[in-house]
Amino acid sequence: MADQTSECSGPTRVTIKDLAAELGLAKGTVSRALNGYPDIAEGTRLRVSRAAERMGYRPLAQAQAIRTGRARSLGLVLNAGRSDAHKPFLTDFLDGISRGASEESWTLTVATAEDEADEVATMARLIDERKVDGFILPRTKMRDARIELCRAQSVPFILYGRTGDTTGCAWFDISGEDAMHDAVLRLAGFGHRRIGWLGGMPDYTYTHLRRDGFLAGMAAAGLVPDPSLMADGVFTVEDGAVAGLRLLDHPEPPTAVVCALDVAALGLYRAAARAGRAVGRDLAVISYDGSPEAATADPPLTSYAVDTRAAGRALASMLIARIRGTQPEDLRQVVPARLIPRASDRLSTPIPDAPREAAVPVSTRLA
Amino acid sequence: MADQTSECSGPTRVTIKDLAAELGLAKGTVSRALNGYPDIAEGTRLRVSRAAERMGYRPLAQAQAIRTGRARSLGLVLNAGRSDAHKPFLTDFLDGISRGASEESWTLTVATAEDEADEVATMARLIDERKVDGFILPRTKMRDARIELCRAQSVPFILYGRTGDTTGCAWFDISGEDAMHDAVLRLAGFGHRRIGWLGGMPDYTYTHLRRDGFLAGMAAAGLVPDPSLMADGVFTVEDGAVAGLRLLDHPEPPTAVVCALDVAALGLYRAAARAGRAVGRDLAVISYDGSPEAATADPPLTSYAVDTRAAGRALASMLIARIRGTQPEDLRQVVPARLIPRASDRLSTPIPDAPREAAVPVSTRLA
DNA sequence: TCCCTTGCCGAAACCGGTTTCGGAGCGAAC
DNA sequence: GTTCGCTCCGAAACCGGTTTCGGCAAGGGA
Repeated sequence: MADQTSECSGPTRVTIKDLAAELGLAKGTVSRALNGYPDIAEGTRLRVSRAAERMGYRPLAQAQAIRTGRARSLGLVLNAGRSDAHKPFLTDFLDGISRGASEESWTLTVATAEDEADEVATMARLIDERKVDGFILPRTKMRDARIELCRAQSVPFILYGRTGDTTGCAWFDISGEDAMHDAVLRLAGFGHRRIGWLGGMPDYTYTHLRRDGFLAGMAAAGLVPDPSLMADGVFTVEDGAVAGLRLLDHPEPPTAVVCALDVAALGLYRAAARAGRAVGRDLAVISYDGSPEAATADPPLTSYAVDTRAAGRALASMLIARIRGTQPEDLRQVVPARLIPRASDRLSTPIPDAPREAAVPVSTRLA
Repeated sequence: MADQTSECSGPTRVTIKDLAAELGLAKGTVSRALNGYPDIAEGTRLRVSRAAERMGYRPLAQAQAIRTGRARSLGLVLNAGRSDAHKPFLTDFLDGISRGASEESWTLTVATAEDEADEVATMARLIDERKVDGFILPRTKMRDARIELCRAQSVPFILYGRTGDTTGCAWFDISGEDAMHDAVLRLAGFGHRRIGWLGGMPDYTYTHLRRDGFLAGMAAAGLVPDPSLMADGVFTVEDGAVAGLRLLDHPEPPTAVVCALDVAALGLYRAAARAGRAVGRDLAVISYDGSPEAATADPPLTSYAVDTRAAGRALASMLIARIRGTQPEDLRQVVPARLIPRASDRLSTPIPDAPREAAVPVSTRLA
């Protein structure tokens, strides 16, 4: 009503009506030709698509949306509340999603929330206004309110991570459990027998998985995990420092520690410095995330890296497939993390309390 | 007339037609009532808006868009190419925008690009498909292709930063120049006379502004800047280490350094360690950004902090105002950064070559 | 009383697409 | 020569809103 300001006379969009007039066809025919309906002659289809190309016709997404119910937009609700371990990867993640989406001429709608209730409310609003056709749900929990919302509203979604109740769930994830399993075997292969554990944020699925992977790795290496060398809920540098100090103050301290997160490892570095232990010399550390800080740490931190950009891209195209009707059971993918070996897990001094001749992996059961 | 409850196969949205039927009005009337047209009786308007509230009516943004041309969506194109200093703030930034937008029931559409050409192409696509009504342009340059695109297409935009040609530009920015000016005066107040400079990324406007602020501060303090103590193009930790080493190797090294970016300061920390100088004891450092790393650095880094979340929020609401017709000249705001004094700029030893009685322009006294 | 405003609302066009329906044209089968 | 069926397209309804236009009724001045 009021404004009608400056922006007059943009280069007038070419609409489907213009196209139809140019071709001497009905606009319905043009629409069907463009959308690949079977009742259009091949020659006509070609003529139409060529003219569309030539005239630079781009269908208006909103106009399509009101009839088809598809906004051609992917939703992503970020939790901006607490300190969030995946912040440094956010740009890569967004980049991956954005590229995956724009390959199909879809777009990405981002919203933020400060807690779980807010997340659900925000998602509900986006659904209600039909702003998005589906959601990418990062950082999944074993029991996740967002998933329940999507299920209840029958809105398509894909998990970046896994969850407890998998009915109707599609997901893409990195196998943190395999990485942790592998990490233990690697350390055991170096001769370590007392291996500690710093786990991640509670609630999240990945925490359970990585922990399970650690335990499975210990079992596979023929080692018995010592509960007093295991700490959970370690997801900041400070947490890592505190928990690390506790481990190192142990009467029989670990010679190696597996961390579920790089930040925990970085905290452990601090603890080691305070406890007079030197990472990479008399304490081996392996971690998970592949964050940039790991590379510049001293000593450089061996870590299992996640290709967050690729994950974003995969999630986008999988979600689009899901929206287009692919069954969720056919959209489940777990890929391995990539080990980036650096200096933190190769000790320069002999491992204390580790018999030089110790047969390493599965065979002997020690102590 | 069977009423709609959320039942199987998708909760049926309540449309404007439903509302009209319920009220016994024409849907055009309902629309005008909701949109505040003057030709609707006050009583009717009330009745309508109450019913809309009660029935949970939410206009479908896409349907409105096709007539009004407004998608009620803000566009943000992120450059995911090179190492980007504002990555750590991205979550806050998105959160601010998202909140500012959702206060008015707008949404945020995010896309990424890897270089300037790609940015412009991505924006063109969003404009072309009318996915967004306007853009937030972060990290502006003195001469910025994105601004030229927006001007050429007459699509509303707002800068997070400033630029050379201000015609038609609205912006929100933090006064980096005032901060740097203030930093110099603060250091001069502590008695420093040889003050170095580590500037930021070239091309970007903020780099020029902060540099100008530094120089203005020097002038105001009655000091003559020494070009051999000034380095520019320092925007990674590595750059900072290299440039810092050069400064500290100077025959007459600076006793204090002002940095345009926290990362540069962190690099300077490394250089100082290597050069046998101790930040906070015999080298004062002040920086700009207020990044979390600054707080945990050793010694904690004095820095001018930017409230990125508030900036995002302001940008969102200003852009919406711009889209609604407010003139760009009325949407220009520059707010000060906030000094977070920590240990890095208060030396514990006397400043070499600095007469104790040095006259300083401001009234600050050493305790 | 008549006419002219003015306030308020209904009806319908419109936005740019999609989808349904029906029918023209044409070749083949009976 | 019909009839049938198939291919291919036009016409129109539709989606959920907005905006224009016109007209009815009440009110006021002559």
